[in-house]
Amino acid sequence: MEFLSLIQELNQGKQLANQLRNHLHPSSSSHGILLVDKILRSYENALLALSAGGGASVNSAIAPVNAAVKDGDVSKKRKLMAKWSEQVKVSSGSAVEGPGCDGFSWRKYGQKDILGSQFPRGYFRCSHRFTQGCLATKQVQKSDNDPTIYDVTYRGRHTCNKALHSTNTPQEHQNSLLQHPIPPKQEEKPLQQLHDPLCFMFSSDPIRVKSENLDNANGGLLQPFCPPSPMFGSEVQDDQSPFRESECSLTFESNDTFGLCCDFETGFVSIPSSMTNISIGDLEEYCSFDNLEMFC
DNA sequence: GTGATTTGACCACG
DNA sequence: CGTGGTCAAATCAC
Repeated sequence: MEFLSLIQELNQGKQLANQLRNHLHPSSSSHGILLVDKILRSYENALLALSAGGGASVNSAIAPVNAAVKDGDVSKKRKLMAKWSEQVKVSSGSAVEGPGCDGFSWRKYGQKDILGSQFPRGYFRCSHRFTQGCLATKQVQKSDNDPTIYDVTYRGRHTCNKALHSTNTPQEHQNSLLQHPIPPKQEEKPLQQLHDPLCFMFSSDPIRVKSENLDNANGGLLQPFCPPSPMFGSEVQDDQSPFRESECSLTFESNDTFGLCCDFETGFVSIPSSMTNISIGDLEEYCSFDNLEMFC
């Protein structure tokens, strides 16, 4: 568990550095941005070093997660469920209540004042939780420093057929096209986003993710990575898919590093070595985002 | 009337 | 024991 704490701490540091970079005005200090970039790189290197050296420990630490999820143990699931966060900037005049729509249909189930935070945290779950058993949740909280920025923490991945049939108003739907995690326009989310977990999908650079579920003792049996659900075809409207025009390239990492190339023109994912081509649908079938920790 | 939101209470975790 | 996360009854909006 120590490893996990360490990794979480590093990830948090990286996120904060990202936030700092976001706050730096491009014209103000290019030197400052360079420094932040260096800090980010240090975090990434540290995470990579950890992932290379401590994979087995992390794997064993993660093992109970799967059991907890399978057993439907909600309390353990809460603690261990895949979690990632991002910052959403809300333009003036829109979404005063918070980042309303990210392409999914959310239902608010709670709000809580958080110690040390100026603004309350809102708790949302997928509207399809009961109809389709979708366990995705998110937490939304205004940033203390900048009320136009919301910290959004997602948990679990969507298993629902989703938001295409949501009850969003047309206005909300329009907002959704400008917000996250479904494709932000790249110019709206600057460089920083390319390093965020949810944004690798827009990057042409290989990104690194780490599967916690690789059983290295078992000959490194690979479990394909599945990113947050919005990026896969069935859940992304055609005209929103960031993959339509080009290939994406992902790099998985366990003790063995390997690459994954998604060609969304053909709908095939190719994985070098022993794995054969599989379709996007198959990939989604196989993978479990809940078991993964991102290192991008 | 139905579905969404609010809010106080409860529970799990550290 | 304090805090964060979830539940569920009451309330609100359409």
